[in-house]
Amino acid sequence: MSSVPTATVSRLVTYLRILTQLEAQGVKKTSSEHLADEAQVSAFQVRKDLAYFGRFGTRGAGYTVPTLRRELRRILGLTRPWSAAIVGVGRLGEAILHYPNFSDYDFVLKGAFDIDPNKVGFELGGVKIDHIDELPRVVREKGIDIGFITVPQTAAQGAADALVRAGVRGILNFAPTIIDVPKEVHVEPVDFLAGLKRLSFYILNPQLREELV
Amino acid sequence: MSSVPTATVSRLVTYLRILTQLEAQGVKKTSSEHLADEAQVSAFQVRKDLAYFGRFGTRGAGYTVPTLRRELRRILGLTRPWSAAIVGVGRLGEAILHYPNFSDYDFVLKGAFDIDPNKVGFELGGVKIDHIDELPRVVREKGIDIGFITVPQTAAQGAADALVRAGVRGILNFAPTIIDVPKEVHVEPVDFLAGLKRLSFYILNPQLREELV
DNA sequence: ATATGTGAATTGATTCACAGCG
DNA sequence: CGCTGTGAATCAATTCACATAT
Repeated sequence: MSSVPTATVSRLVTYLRILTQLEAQGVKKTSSEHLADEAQVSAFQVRKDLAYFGRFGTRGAGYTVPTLRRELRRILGLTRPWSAAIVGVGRLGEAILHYPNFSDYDFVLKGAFDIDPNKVGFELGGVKIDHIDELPRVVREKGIDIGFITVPQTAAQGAADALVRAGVRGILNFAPTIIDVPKEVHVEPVDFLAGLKRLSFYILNPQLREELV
Repeated sequence: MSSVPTATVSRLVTYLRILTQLEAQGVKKTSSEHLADEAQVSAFQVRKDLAYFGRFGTRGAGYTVPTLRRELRRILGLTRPWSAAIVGVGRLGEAILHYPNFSDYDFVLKGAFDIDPNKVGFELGGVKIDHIDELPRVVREKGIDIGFITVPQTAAQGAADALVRAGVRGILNFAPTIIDVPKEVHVEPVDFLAGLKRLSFYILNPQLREELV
């Protein structure tokens, strides 16, 4: 298990979502082919992705939905809830603070920070907004693992630096810029402007798009 | 030019952002090495990515910032403004409707749709909210190219179907689910819950992360 | 009979080394 | 002489075919 393609990790997340839907529908068994159809990949790919982590099926019979779902949750580290905090309570930050049933998704929002004195002290979505200067203390006291960056582009690197100094282990970066962090901190970008620009390219160059079958 | 890696398209977007910042700072010249540092990739990679589309530099001297920026904007199709509409005016939809200076980003939001009669008829961020039944007419009349899906997961496929029937050419999908569209329509996912789950995996398995140079 | 699991083959992307040009 | 541009080599990911287990 020396290395796993990043694309495999993304697909595991997709398979887990499909399995969660199947379980909610009361479906008990599935197959690599069915998962592949739903995830828009090949059945080979599903089996190879799972093979990086072990054997989860029964030959001739397929996969048991609750079992495979549990295994994927374990592999992805979603058995305990992670603690998260949000830096930047603008409109996007507010939208995330109000995201319904966050804990259903294995994450708990425990902190929110902003630099604007008009926002500090208020509560949104059950979370108190602290001044950014309080970040180190709150992150330590509440055991925050993950920081969300929802500040403007120009403030993103500063927010990342503050989160790293306070000891978070991962950052979800909504700002449209690349941030620099030490190698032991992982960053996942969530950049809709970049997505829009890729869309522009592929609309103009449909022949350069990868096949979806 | 039979095929271009999707990773290359993502990196072109990053290079363009860096060039835009350099131009705003009045910097006139740059190099593959400088761009590589900023984008957190190798200089080989920058030159190879650009080589898919032509020759844009001067040997021995590097790249002229405004020239390369203009070329990348042309390659990505960002010379004209694209028309976009948003389906689902919840908190996330509102956050996007208020996104400052959208037109600076080569996109113009011309329409917004919701199913809630309490929202229809109001205006947000200068855009009138129409009932979703009006989508086909408005998309045609306003020449909408791109649809944003910001509805709940269960409504995402229906929203996609409506957009496709109305003739959009691309979809930016913020809903945490895979949507099915005909192959001539391109979809870019913007899925922060998936990003969070990847983060969980990489925090637990730091040794499985790809090297960042 | 059927669908998984996996080494081998293929395809694709990145890295390299240096030729080419200013 | 310096930095780009690019074929060749390496490395990685996907696809395939089939052996394997139930």
